Order: sequence, then C-alpha cells, then structure tokens
Amino acid sequence: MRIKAGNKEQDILNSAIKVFAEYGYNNSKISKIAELAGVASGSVYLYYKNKDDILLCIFKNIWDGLSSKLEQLVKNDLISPIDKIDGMIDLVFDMFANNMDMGKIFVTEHNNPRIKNELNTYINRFLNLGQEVLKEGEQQGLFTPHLNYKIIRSFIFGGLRHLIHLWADDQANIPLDQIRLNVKSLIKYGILNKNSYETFSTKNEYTKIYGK
Amino acid sequence: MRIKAGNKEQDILNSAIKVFAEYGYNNSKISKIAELAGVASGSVYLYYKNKDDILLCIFKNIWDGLSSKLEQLVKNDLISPIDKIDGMIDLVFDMFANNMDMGKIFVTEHNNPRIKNELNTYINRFLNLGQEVLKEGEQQGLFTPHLNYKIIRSFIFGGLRHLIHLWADDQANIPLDQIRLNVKSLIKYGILNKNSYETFSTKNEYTKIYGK
DNA sequence: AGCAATAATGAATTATGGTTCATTATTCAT
DNA sequence: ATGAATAATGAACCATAATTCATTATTGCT
Repeated sequence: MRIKAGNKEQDILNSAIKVFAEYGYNNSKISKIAELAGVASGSVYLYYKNKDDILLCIFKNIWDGLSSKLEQLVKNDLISPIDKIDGMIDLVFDMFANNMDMGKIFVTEHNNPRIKNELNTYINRFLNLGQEVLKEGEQQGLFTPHLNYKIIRSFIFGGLRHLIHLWADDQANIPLDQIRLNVKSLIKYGILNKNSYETFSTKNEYTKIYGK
Repeated sequence: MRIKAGNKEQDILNSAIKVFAEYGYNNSKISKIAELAGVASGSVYLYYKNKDDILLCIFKNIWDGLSSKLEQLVKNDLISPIDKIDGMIDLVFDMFANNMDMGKIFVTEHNNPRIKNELNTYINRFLNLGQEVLKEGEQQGLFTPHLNYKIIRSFIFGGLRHLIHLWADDQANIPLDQIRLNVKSLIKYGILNKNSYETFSTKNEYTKIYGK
C-alpha cells in the first residue's frame, strides 16, 4: 500500500490561489497550477474533480472562515450593534489584508457563472448574519428605521468588494486602514456634515417608498 | 462598387450585448453572436478586430454615454452638490433600468483582464467627474471634511454596481426605485438615526487617520 | 449588360487547454 | 525482499471555439 506524501491537496490549492489571482480564472491553466504546486498536471485531478471544483473550494474556505467569525461577533450580547458594524468591516478587511490573492479572487470571480449557485449558499450565510446586526440596531433605535436593510447590506457588500479590489490591485496607493475608517464613517454618518444634516434630514424625504 | 447593406455593425453589437449578458463573456461564442445578428461568423471580423474588441466597444458606449451626461450635470452651477449626488445616482440607475443586459455586462465583465487597461480610461473619466461633485460639496461646507472622497467615490461605485447586478439578475425581487432611494439616503445621512448621531458623531472618532 | 470593387460567407484551419489513462514510481505489509 | 495496492506522471486525446481565407454574392457604375 502506498500513502500520499506531503500535502499535495493543499499545495495545489495554494498554487491555484496564486494563479487565479494573477491571471483570472479563465486565463489560468491547470498546467500552470500544477507546475507551481510541483506536481504533474494529471495529479490535480486526483484531488479535485475539475477546474471549477478548485475555485469553489477556494471560495468555501473564504466564506466559511468569515461566517464563523461573524457568527461569534453577532452572538455576543455585550457588543452594541454600532460596534458590531465596525467589527464586521474589520473582519472583512483583516481577512483580505493578510491575503491579497484571496481578495483578488474574491472580487473578480465572485460572479463567475460556473460556481454561482454553490457560492451563493456560502455568501448568504454571511450576509444574513450581517443583516441581523442591522436589524438589531434598528430595533434598538440606534439605526434609522427608514432604510431597507436588505438593500443596505448589499450596497455595503458591493462597496467593500470594490475597495478591496482596488487595494489589492495597487496596494501602495491607498492604505487599508484609511479605507476602513472612511467606510465605517460613511455608513454611520453619511457624507453630509452636521449642519447640512440638520437642514436636510428633516424634510419630507423619508416616505413609504423607502420600502419599509 | 458595393455598399454595406443595413447596419450590420450595430446589429452585431446589439446581439453581442444580449449574448454576453446571458452567458458571460467567456462562455459566449462568436458563432452565437453572429447567428443572432443574422450574419455569418466571419462577418463579425469585418467590423470588429476580435472578440475582445466587441466587449470593449460595449463598455465604451456605456461609459461615454454616462460621462457626457454627468459632465452636463456637474457643470451646472444652479444645482447644489447635494442634488448633484442624487442626479448622479439617478443617471446610473436610469442607464441600466432601461437596459438590463448592459447592467449585467457592466457588472460581470467589469474586471475582465482582457480589457482592463482601456476600460479604466473610460471609467476614470466618469469617476473623476463624480469626485468633483464630492469635492465641491466639501468645499461649500455641505459634506463632511473628514472623509477621503477618492475612497468614498469607489465605495459608492462598488455598491451601486453590486445592487444593479442583484437587480438585473432578479428584477422582480427589489424595485429599482426603492434601491435608488435607500442608496441616496445612506450616502447622505448614514444609518445612525438622529439620536444616535448626536451621541456618537461628536466623539473623538474623527482623526487625522481618515486620510484627509 | 458587363465589370470592377467590395461585402459576405462559412468550411477549414488553428490554437488552446481541460481531461484522461496507460504507464511508472512509491509505499507498506508480510 | 517481494508484490499488492495505491500515488503520481505527463503525453496523448479530445472538445471547443476563435480566426482565417478562398470562394461567392451583391452593388453601383459605365
């Protein structure tokens, strides 16, 4: 009997993360992934069903990690929803700050139709947890009741995704901590400064049409 | 001498928009585009250099249209920056509300590495105009001076992109007008309601680190 | 009508790269 | 040490689909 040597499964996955991040899924070759992992191209198929399967596995890792951390945060009753929002954003940023390649893949392959269905399962778990926080804040009277938080969660998600992509593409250009703080501030306070806020927010702009 | 009949160039482009939107760029076949346009597959190459060129042409149309409209809005001195923000968001939503296929392509192929460089030229023109509005609002004291508007513009861009995608994917699920209003509100006022705002916004949370 | 000149065709070519599988290598139990 | 069992290989296979180009069709001109 023969036992598998080393950890080829993980090697291949790590290699795929690098290759997908650099070339994008569709321009990545199995042969390149195998080469970088130090295995023969055929060996890839001992560990993964096919190319799609590798990508899906990468995403599963990303989202399972994020969701389980978020779950702990959400469940903690000692933290206010406001701080939970901050924590949630930190969670996402930390994930990708330490792993730029994942950030790139996260962004560019997020919509890949080949893995769409399975991927949505993973992501929805995360988004639902996030929406819970928003809901909680609303119920405690901390967040405005005028917003539809199903929409807001997606807006925030998309905004973060895009910023992470820009950052991952050109790390030197915008410090991640700056991005992080700006996002937190925008979400909480908006862009109007206090004076303008007094002037405008009380107008009859909030109506049923906001969808609540 | 022979003159080209009909408008095959436009037919091919329209057909490509439909096909790319349905299958995604990489899973779209030239033969399918040609078939839908009612021409032979070889004819596509009379009008476009190659497949990439078609995609690029679609994006050029999207962004040139958006930018020239935005330019008019930005140049209008009678409109307050606050209303310009609203107008800008309306611009983007209107563009895609009337053209779901474009919305899908906009979202899914935005990061396609094959056209990355040229595409960025088009988009930056639009983003720079948007940033001008934010800057103008800041200078007039309407928008908070604590934010880095280069970051904010990208956050908003990414958020819109993602919402348009969700909407285009499942039109019935979220009415576009509801999305539009929620986004406008979040950007201006944030999610904290007024009471919370009083409580939190004056804390020493705004520091140099915001990057201004 | 006859003839350039260009448009249009679509079968054949070509390139690519995912996947398979006959072959070889390695490991472990006896 | 031997051989059964599984790991690993990578060249060959195959499917796909972008692109080309020899051929045919159409148009306007004289």
